[in-house]
Amino acid sequence: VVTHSLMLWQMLKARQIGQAWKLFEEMKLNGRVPDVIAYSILVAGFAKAGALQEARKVFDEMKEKGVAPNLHTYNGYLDGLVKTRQMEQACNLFQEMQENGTGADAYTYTTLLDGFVKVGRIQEARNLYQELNEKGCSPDVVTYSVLILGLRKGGQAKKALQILNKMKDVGCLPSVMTCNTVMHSLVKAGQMEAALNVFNEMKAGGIAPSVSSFNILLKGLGNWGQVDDACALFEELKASGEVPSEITYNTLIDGLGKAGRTEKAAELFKDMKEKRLAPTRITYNCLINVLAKAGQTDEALTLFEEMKVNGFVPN
RNA sequence: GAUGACCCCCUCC
Repeated sequence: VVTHSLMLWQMLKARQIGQAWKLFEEMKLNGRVPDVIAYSILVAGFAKAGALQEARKVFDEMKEKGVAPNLHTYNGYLDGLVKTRQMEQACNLFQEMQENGTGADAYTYTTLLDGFVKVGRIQEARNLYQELNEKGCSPDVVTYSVLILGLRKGGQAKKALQILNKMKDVGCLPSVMTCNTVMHSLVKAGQMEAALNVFNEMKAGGIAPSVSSFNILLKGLGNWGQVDDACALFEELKASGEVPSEITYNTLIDGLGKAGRTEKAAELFKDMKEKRLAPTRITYNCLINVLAKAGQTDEALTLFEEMKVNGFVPN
């Protein structure tokens, strides 16, 4: 049974739903009796693959056969309901778990939280988060990340920062992406110092900033006209071993242009080409704007032609 | 041998 379970698990990870179903039938015909783990693998696997019907079937079958679903099984099925955005059903299942003594762990709460956050039911997500804490469940990295990523949409920079700080307090190491999300919110909210703070803390905490981290800050510094700081950060980026992307150049060119540093912007454009980074439509847009604003109409027109030659459609 | 997020984070208009 263990061997078969492993095979089922691998098939489901590869989303081979039909195959997994066949193997499951076969193993039963051969007289092997699936246990809780085997059933749970199937429920979770089908649920994750979006095959909720099969998950349901397996879930019912195990109950019929007298195999009691455990927390893993319920969590797997709950995930299926959440993935298909059936939040009412998910809540009912959660209720059932509490009533029949299965209980809930961090996985249960995080799965539900993720669902609420994804459908924009933030208040319910908050309540659930509170309940989780009251029940003495420890939120983990994933729980916190779900919250932070979920708060991304509504200008909730302060809140996101609070959660990030809490993560550090309890010793959860946030991922680079989670940090980036928070920095992005802060930059959008105009909280540049706070964003830089996060950046410094992540470095101090041993989390290596990615190109995107730099890009986010470059954009923020550009917005505030702090182009010298932006250039310094650009140097730091190159020194860090990360490779500047087209987006890095676009962002910096745009920032420099807005600050009236036309020559420096043009210089970067050259630098970009030397690095064999292909300018994008956005690069051209930025630089043309810069040149036009500086009254360098001829240069702007030249660039406009170059843009069309390279197959970009001006907007 | 089994369960959760991100992995379509960043740039012009």
